[in-house]
Amino acid sequence: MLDVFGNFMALTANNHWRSPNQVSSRDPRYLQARMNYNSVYGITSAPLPLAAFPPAAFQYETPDSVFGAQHCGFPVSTPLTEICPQSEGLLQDQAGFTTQTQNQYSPLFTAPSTPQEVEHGWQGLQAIMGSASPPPDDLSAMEGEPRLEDRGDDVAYAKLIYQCLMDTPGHQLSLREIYAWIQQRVPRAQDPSSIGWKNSIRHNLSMNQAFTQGEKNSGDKRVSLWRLTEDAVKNGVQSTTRYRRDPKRRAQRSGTPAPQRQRSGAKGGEATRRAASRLKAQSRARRSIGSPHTQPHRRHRQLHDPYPLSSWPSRAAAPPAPSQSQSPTPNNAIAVPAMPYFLSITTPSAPASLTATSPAPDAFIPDSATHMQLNFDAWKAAGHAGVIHHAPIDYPYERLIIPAPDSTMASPYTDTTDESYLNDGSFEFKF
DNA sequence: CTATGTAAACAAC
DNA sequence: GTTGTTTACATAG
Ligand SMILES: [Mg+2]
Repeated sequence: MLDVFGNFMALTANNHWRSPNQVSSRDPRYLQARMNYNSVYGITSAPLPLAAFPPAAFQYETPDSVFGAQHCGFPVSTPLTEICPQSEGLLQDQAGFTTQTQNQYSPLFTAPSTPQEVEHGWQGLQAIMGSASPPPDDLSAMEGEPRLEDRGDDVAYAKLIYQCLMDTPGHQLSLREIYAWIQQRVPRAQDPSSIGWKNSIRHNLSMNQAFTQGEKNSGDKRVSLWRLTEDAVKNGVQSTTRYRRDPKRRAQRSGTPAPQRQRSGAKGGEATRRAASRLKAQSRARRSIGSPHTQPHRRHRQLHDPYPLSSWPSRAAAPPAPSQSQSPTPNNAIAVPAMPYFLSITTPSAPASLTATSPAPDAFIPDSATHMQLNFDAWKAAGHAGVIHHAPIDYPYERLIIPAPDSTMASPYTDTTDESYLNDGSFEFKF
């Protein structure tokens, strides 16, 4: 069995095909081809072994694709909910594909950890399978990117926000999604006793010019999305400090620090009020004139020299430093937006934004195996025939996670693309 | 001095 | 209560 690059895909001990090529659910080809891994990566029909299903090491989310489009695509002519009421959580997009993110099954949300990200998929696969096969050369010899310190700690919030937005199709996320993303990689954001970090996130979002608020989410939702400016997408993000008010008239060091503050009483009162009325006026103006936002007077410092991009992610997120370090992993559950996440289909071809529905339906699809079975039942009920063969394919992903030794997670996980073929190999889906 | 995090006031929803 | 804007303060370097 060959993938699109002509590389041989070996059958692993788990009855997974394993491609040596690194792919990503954010691969534009993948997105444009309607999540069809077969067509995108040239998986052609082949005699397939009927693999054990679900596989022992099943697919799980990588952090970077937590909010990405993980689809289970299946062409059905009859609404799934008519065939199977339990499939209520499934959405159908315009093409009649049922779509559902896999997040609801993800152990990331039940057995969270401070994940150690490894650079290449083969490492994770090795960890899972105990395989001793050496890594492919093309994977082990990556370009000498500026190794971004990926420990998550001591990375500025502005950079983290930048990263999570860059990792999202459309470069926009809701505040809660940003919270969740950062919470997964910043230890101090996982301490339940600390809530100030959210304040800091909002502070950075608001003050840093790289982050702006997009349109209100298609009217009905009050959730606004934060997005990267075009400039930020191209040139990276700059220090939030640069956008702070000109400190030239700052109170002198240890001169009269406390008294002044106590006297003034209100920290943001005056200016906040100004800003509020400014925004109100802006909104009014927008409604009446319909012109884009005109920047009111802003007295932030002049940005003469662009911040040295070297210390900020310029474009392509540098791969995480390969690390086998084993850091202790807290077992307490992290707070994330209520599951499940659904793909927003309000904008057909545009990058999907995810909105959390809460609470999750009671009888929601409990696991991916059930999900697959429901879809297959629907497929058969729609008049199709055939025997389904499951052929999980392990694609090396950009980042994989290996749980820390003391993690409650029973098994290590990787990001596996599970594809199922009908008997003629003409169809596949993934979830 | 800069960069950063954090606390907090305050408005708006 | 959450979201967003802004100022104030502390601290590391
Ligand atoms: Mg901003």
